Amino acid sequence: MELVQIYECLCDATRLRLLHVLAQGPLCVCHFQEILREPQVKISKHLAYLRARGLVEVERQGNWMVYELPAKPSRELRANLACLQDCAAENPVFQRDLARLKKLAPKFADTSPCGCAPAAGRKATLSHAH
Amino acid sequence: MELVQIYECLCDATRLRLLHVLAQGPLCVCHFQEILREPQVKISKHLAYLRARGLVEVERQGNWMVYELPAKPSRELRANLACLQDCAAENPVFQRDLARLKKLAPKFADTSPCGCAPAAGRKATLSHAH
DNA sequence: GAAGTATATTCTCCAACAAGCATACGAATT
DNA sequence: AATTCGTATGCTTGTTGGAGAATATACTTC
Repeated sequence: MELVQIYECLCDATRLRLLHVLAQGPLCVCHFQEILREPQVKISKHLAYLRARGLVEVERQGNWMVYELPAKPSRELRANLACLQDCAAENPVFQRDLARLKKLAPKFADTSPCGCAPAAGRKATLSHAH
Repeated sequence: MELVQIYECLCDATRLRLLHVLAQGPLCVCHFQEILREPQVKISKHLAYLRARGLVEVERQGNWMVYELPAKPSRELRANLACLQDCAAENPVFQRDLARLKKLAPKFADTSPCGCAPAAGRKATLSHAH
């Protein structure tokens, strides 16, 4: 049952937070780090887990790996992601993540999806000041 | 996060089937056995798992243990159970279970919730012909 | 091509858990 | 009290998965 695979992805707090934030738009690993305040290994591994099961998709943009929700999610996935959004609405952890995301967002509002890589042929006005 | 516990309960096919069937009403272990066609140990253990995490409640009725969904489910649980029902609508496994349930249902339509134990002070017209 | 940056992978340790067998428990029946 | 029936629990084995440290990879920049 494919449904079980979806639930297996959802039964870890870190992955829930990743998916919840991803609903707002594509994001790269370093931004996830800032938003979740979790070490790189942890985030990267959980993203790999999600990717292996088709819950997220990736695209490389220079040094950055930009993750996003699948373009064509299955009916089951769509239903469950919606349910997650619903459940997260009252949860302080999810809301804190969202707040951090919004705080980060302006910095790359006019750049590429995740605000990391310069769009091809654009000035190198990276929002990354790491 | 309580939500994670819910998903942990949902990430096993047997438990999904149990919860899905339970949405139709209380049921005892032996009926689960007939509906899911799974061994008693397996069903009993998964029900214990669900019970320990508050996804189901139990009441003893004579020899039988009658399981049911919680009387007052949390917002998260309600949302996810609804989502499960939705996802199950197109799934052959879930639908087969439902068909078996309905086949069983008439046999105890006029008896106690699960059709097992005689209601207190009622004739011993058990539907159990095991 | 060397160094730096962002991310992925490998490895080890440990905990959770699924399945099945055997057995134990509680209630009803005899 | 012994038996039967419905159900639960303990045990063992194999698998999965999470965390973290160290290391590897891929791309970019100089």
